[in-house]
Amino acid sequence: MKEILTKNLNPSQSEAVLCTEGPLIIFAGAGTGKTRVITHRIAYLLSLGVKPWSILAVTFTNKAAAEMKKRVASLIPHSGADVWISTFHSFCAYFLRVEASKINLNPDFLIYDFADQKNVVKDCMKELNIDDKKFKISTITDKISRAKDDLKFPSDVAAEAERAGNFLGAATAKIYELYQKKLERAGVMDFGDLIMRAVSSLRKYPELLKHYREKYKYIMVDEYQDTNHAQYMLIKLMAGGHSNICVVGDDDQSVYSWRGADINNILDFEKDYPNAKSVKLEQNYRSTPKILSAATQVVKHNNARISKRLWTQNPDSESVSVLKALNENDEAEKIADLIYPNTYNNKYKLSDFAVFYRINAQSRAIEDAFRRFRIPYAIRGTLRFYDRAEIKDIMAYLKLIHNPNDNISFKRVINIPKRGIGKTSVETLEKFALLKNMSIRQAMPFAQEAGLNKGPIKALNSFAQLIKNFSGLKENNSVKSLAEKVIKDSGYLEELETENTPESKVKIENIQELISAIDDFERSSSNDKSLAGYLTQISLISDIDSLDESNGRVTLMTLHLAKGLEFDNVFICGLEEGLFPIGESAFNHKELEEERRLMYVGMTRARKRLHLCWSAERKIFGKTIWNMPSRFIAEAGFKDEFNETEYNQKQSLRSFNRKKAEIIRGDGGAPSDYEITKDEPLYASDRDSSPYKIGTLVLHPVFGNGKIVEKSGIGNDLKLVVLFENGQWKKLLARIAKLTLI
DNA sequence: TAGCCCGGCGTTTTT
DNA sequence: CGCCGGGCTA
Repeated sequence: MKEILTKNLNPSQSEAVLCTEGPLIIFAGAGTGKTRVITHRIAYLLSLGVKPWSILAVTFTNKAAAEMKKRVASLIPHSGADVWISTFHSFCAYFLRVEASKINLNPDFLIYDFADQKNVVKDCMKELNIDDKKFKISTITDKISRAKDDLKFPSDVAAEAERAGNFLGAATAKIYELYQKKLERAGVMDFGDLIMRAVSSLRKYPELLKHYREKYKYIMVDEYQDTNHAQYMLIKLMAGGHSNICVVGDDDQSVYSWRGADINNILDFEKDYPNAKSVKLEQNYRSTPKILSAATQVVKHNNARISKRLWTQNPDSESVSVLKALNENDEAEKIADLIYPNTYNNKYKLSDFAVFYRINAQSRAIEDAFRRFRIPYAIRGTLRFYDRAEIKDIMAYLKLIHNPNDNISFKRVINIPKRGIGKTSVETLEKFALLKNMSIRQAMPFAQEAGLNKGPIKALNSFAQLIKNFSGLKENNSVKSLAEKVIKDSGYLEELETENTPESKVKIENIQELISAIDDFERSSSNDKSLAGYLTQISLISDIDSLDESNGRVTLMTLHLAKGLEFDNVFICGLEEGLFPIGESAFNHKELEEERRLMYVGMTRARKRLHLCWSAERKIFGKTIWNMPSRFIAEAGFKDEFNETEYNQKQSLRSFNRKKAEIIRGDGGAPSDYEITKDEPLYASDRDSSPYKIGTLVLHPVFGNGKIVEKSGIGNDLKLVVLFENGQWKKLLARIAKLTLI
């Protein structure tokens, strides 16, 4: 076995594979064969006689989990398939369901997605009389999700808000509390709950923790840089006994902090597990040296990173270039010009090209140009199959059949197709239900008492009968035939057929696709074929459109979605200050570094050619803007694109406008803590006269030489984050730490 | 109740 | 520039 491994792997790869005991961190640079290492490591463990069911490997996406499973199974045909490889969320969902009785939980819970969450928050705000113009629903949803990522209960959020005198936080806490009650009452969990509940259960029940520590003797985590605090804690708890924990990741590819990911989990791993071994994978097998060097140069501008030296043996060629355009249409046409197959004498297929952009709105100009040039393209990630309205409608019917008390699903389908039950009727009934502490479904028989009109009452009764009939069918019918009955008996299909528009035809096709997906699900032997089993699986697998759609097409997508993929030819477009780095991120150290990592991710997707595109003028959201080329172009080594003097002029203008905007915005209302933290670096750097600036080199009596990489607060409260030569990080209070400037 | 119009708003979104 | 949600009217 060892021989096979070493034959397949380079020295650092095999070093990582052979290190099986104790904590191990693998820094896997872009294109360095990360998946190969993980799968070989699992195979090696199995070859040592480790039982497959005592290995746990967690990833973030179903795609990654499936890929890993496949590769492990092909490396070790007999037992490879028995290794538990799954996403964090499906692992936790499984855990919670299996242990439900021990942790006082109803195992029949369903999972709410983002749209459901927003609906619940909306209901909560209405109920609490909180104006949704004052606090945006998405802001609150986000705050609640972040709180769960951080393992914070409503009381924690409330206490924090109180301490900081923060209105938004206080509102969030109140809403969060009610939100949680509603979720519990409906017997559902959101994504954050899955992880948080698993962690709190392991904490609360020591014997359970002990059991899992013994069960999974070897734990591996992929994309560790993307873990949030709750996920970090979950792993830390489970690995607590044996410490056979292996994490793989790349701090330079951490681009999801806005979703709760904490880059410090990877940066601090060696602090967390003091006897940890660290292996760096630095040989890149993907890109040309020029691409690799350009990408490295960019990311080198970041301070918050572990230093590494990527190299490659790949042959070089003229592989990175800058494309300057007059406006967004010109940019798109120039890209189209370069892609047009004749340009490359059919050297490449269309699927060898990808266009990345920072925001989805940029795709329009590119799509228009591609249509004019007749270049087939596929956009990835805009609207997922399970996010389509017609699919969500049918799913809501199924969810309601599973759980009649699911108010969100109830409200979704009560008047779809139209049956004469309008907004006011539903609202009145809901208020009544709330008053009587019932679900809306339970309140239906009391429609008259609630004060509804005759018409709606009649419609309501027949709707109640409809759902009752469906519920009666759920025991003796497959999910597929249940779904078929739903679309027929509800009149949903009929309404679409009568509509008979191109749109309605597509919807019908999608519904047919859903039915066949359900059929596939039921034919696959390993699944729990109950309605609940199906609904859970769907909530956790909202897989993006089938892969073959990108065959024979150029791929268009956001930079975030590009992570993990690779293409021969890559265009990164919209490389302009204000768009990429986006918005005000250039004024915030942390945000700028994340933008830079995103740039790094985009660049390292390219195998053969990389085009960096920027446009002097751009119309976005109906407004024309004139931007400077992105600093990232200069950082990649194309200095002539970037005029420093001009940039500085614009920057001071920007910060001036920004402050002006704040003054205008200042309505004396509640200060939002979001804005305060965002503003901090700008104010701090503008106002304070302290000698501590970001980038300043300092000497600490204990830790030695270091560099200031972050600062917050002013005066006595000035806090500095210093990265020391030994790679350690310290957060220091400037007035206490005895720092000398060097 | 349903359909229309107007105004506000717009970064990224693995589960 | 387009989308979505809220409010108004038939």
